[in-house]
Amino acid sequence: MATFKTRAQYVADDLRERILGGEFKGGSQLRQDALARDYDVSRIPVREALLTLESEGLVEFHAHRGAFTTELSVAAIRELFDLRVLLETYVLRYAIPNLTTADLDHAGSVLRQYDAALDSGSQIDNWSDYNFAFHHALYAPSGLPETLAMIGQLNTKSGRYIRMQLVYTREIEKAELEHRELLELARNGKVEDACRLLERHIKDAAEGIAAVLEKNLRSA
Amino acid sequence: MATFKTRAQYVADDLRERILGGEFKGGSQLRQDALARDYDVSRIPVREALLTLESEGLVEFHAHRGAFTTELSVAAIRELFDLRVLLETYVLRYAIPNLTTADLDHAGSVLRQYDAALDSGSQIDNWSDYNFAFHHALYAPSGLPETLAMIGQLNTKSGRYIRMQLVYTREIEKAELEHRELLELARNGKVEDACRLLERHIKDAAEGIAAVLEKNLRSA
DNA sequence: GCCATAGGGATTGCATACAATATCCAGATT
DNA sequence: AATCTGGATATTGTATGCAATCCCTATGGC
Repeated sequence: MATFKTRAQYVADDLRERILGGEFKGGSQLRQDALARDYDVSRIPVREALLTLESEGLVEFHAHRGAFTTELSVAAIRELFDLRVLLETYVLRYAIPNLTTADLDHAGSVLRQYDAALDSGSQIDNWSDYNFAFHHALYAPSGLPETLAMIGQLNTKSGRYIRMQLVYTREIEKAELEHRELLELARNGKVEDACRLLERHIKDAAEGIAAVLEKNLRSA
Repeated sequence: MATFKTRAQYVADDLRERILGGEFKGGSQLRQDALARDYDVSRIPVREALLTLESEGLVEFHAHRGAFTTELSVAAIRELFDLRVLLETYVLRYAIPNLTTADLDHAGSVLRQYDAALDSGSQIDNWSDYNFAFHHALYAPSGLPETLAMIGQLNTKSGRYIRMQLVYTREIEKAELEHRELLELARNGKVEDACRLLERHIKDAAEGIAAVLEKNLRSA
């Protein structure tokens, strides 16, 4: 069952990280030839990787002109975060009654890892993964894999902006406190309180990002 | 503007129709070589088309074994339809207050076209498109393009089963009546009634599909 | 001076050809 | 008899090279 990974998948994974990490600003062109040299592969797996990223909403193809990183409007970002509120509170409602002590322990350990990473001053790249891992740990017991997949899509598509907001506003600590609170509410089966907190948690992030984007727009 | 369509896109569009139309039953292998001969292209655009369909959830790649059409479990189908209820009532709430007379006329004309197609005894292939066109006409004024895109994804992914249910249960006429009723409620701004009807409309379809699938399972 | 337009250059999109991997089945081994 | 091994075969995954398309610029007409 060797987890064989094609070169196309490897390129897609790495390129996704680079895009989400902010290496390519919105609208920049991704030339197949250059990427092929970067990864020391031919243009075929690069094309396939770009197609995958297109389906994830991270790049756009313009016929015979190449792939460009997408640039989301403020309105689109708000919309994506509203969708996250809708879907994530939906799964959380299903998940909380199903939470086992093992699930709670797992979520707790993710939080501790995250603390450790924070204290050691490690990079933000990792934080985003931890953040998703924590949310996923809470949602997984919902037993709704299709819904979780859509939530994952939303996270990927908006991931670049989440990181940006964290860099600019340093709200990591606040998010961290909210995570602890959320876990506690989940542990005690307070479904409605947890959903309310989650909603605020997501909406606050959206407002933070919108504020940053609008400031950038004005200065540009 | 450029109506240029790559061969990969052409193959993807056609193959999607064939899969949704039921030409390939669940789990059947799609060999690149055979498809390439079918479409008189090389395997490269075929591979790209298959990747696109993979991202839409219609096929799955098994490394070095090729692409297979996906087979959704009954649970997955129920989950997808529950998601449709959640997202479609969500956009409908936003759309109804924004509906212009032009929007209503457009939705009405879609329904009339659909009637005409029904009377002329034309194929079901077209019905699915009309169905989606009608729903889309109602939802578009919501001004939520990202959400509409996700709804489109859900429709694609479950499309094969929707057609199957229609073939088996001949519920087209019932759906048609509900569409007319839905349009009337929307016209009169009855948001809550419209959402309730829409919810039942979608859930009934889901139950019909689940019934057919479970019967097939038992006979297999 | 401004718009249309043709040719050069750059980049993509695709066909061909080859390399890599999984499956299958025969034969050996316990 | 059941399981393991290994090579043959089928199919995918990728490299290379070429043709098609678009952008850009320069030139000509008004």
